[in-house]
Amino acid sequence: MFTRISRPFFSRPTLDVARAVMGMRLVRLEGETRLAGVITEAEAYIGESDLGCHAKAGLTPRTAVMYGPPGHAYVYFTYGMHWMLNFVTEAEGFPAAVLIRAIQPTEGLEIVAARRKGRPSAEWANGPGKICQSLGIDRALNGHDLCAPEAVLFVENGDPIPDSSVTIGPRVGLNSVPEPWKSVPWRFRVTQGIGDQG
DNA sequence: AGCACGATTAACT
DNA sequence: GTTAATCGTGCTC
Repeated sequence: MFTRISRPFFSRPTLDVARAVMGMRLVRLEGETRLAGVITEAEAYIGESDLGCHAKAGLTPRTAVMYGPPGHAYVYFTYGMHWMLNFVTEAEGFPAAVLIRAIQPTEGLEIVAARRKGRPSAEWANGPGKICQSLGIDRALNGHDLCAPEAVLFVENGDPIPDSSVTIGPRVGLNSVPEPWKSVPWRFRVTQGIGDQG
């Protein structure tokens, strides 16, 4: 069976967490309904010195969650219409997080399909905004404790993904971020076995 | 109070 | 390939 991931998992170097979540299940509970998918892409955002990370602005109302304890959700709004889901990592006081960029939906497919109406299944959750749309994640889940017994958003163990199936490369969407932060290889994605991204 | 811009997406040409 | 949509955030005045 699948076991829930507990806090020590997130209280580690962010790059380790970003790699380790490959193949794990992201689970969202909506009352009696369970929605879930296998994580196939993630990126690391690490500290105030990382100019691609929101924490470059220091401790603000928006970034406060990243400064808090690990194992919580950092959910933020961007481009006037999209929500993004992150897992807070590392020790409390150090601002870092893993952005979940893609999942392959495995449970609650009827609801996911309805929320992604008219689109092929391959495009249901192959982007950070699409994940939040399909799983019903928004501001209400910012700061949510992923490790609490009563959590409605959490992570479960999945089948481990071998290194041969994981591609590492630069993060996406940081077009105006200066080097080296724009190009550091802090993006991980499953390119064989699960998912359909190449 | 005003401003520029964004860890994106979908719909165009 | 380009671009509109759309608004919270952090910065400047």
